[in-house]
Amino acid sequence: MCYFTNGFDQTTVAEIAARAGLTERTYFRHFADKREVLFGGAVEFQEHITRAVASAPSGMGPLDAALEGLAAAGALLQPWRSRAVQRNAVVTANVELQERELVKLAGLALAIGGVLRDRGTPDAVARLTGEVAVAAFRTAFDRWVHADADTDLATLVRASRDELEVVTQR
Amino acid sequence: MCYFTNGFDQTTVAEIAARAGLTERTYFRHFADKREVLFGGAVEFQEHITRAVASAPSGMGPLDAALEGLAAAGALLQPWRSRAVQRNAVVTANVELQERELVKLAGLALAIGGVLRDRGTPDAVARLTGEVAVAAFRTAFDRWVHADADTDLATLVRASRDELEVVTQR
DNA sequence: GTCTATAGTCCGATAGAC
DNA sequence: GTCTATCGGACTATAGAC
Repeated sequence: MCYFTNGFDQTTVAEIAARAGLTERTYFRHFADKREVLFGGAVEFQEHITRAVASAPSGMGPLDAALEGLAAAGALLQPWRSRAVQRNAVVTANVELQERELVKLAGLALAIGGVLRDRGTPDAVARLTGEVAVAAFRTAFDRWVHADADTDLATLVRASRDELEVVTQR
Repeated sequence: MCYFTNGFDQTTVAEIAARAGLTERTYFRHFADKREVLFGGAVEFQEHITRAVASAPSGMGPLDAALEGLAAAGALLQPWRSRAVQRNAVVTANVELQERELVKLAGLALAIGGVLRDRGTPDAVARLTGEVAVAAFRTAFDRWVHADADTDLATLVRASRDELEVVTQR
């Protein structure tokens, strides 16, 4: 994270690997490519969210289920805020990293959509809901990293949910 | 588009350039990188949309303004459906191209958010609306390329807008 | 247009854990 | 013996510098 003070693409894979006490070759055994170092816990993160969405009360509507799952993930992230802010700075400074991040988030939206479908929501609506929920999370996250340190991410996610209702009214 | 029958990354830049009667070096003079060939009219496309959003009736709510702009772009795309389907097949077959596409769409969401802000919507709400509108467009586009040839993209965009209202209700 | 660095792949060698 | 992890060299394509 803080390793990339000279910029991400000014840092070679060999340097990154050396930091971890590995050679360049061994690095590529553990990570698919250079960017992937910054997306370490992504799989576990997504699994945590989908589990939370799946275990939402059955009476809860799909969007609320999705956003409660994301709020739970937000609570999980809260203690790591300063890390998240640092990492975010690296990612926003580099388009290639943003590309990777957006793919991960698109995958998350798809996964949430799948869980909602399994929960009984019609497929088309489920997918749209997944996308919208992740969009709301993204804006909440963006506000979180720019807010002061004691602002709660889960609270911001729920605030975005409230805004969604207002925004979509005719 | 249809050039990539062997897969996108099985095709070298030299081959792509040769197709256009250029050398590899000249290719990089016109396009930022290999992937950018598939995103030719992206700037004009975005400008068309933002203009449409900006010229929406002032009484219209932000989400409706955004989605009417995107529906207008959909109408523009309609005659090119078969091309769009081909291109979509190439893009969905390649993660790197999806990455690029998502960045372009994120830029579009940001631009739409900016127009909505200029139109008087509070900044935070405007950004969220931009994201949600693009999410709705994405799902509409996805349905479009999988539907039969005479299905109208603009109609699907408006259908997604209706679904948004249902989905966000508590 | 040439020249070069870096990312990423393929093949193989080695060494420790069990 | 097998399985798994580290490492090395050679190689191609992308992309940037000049």
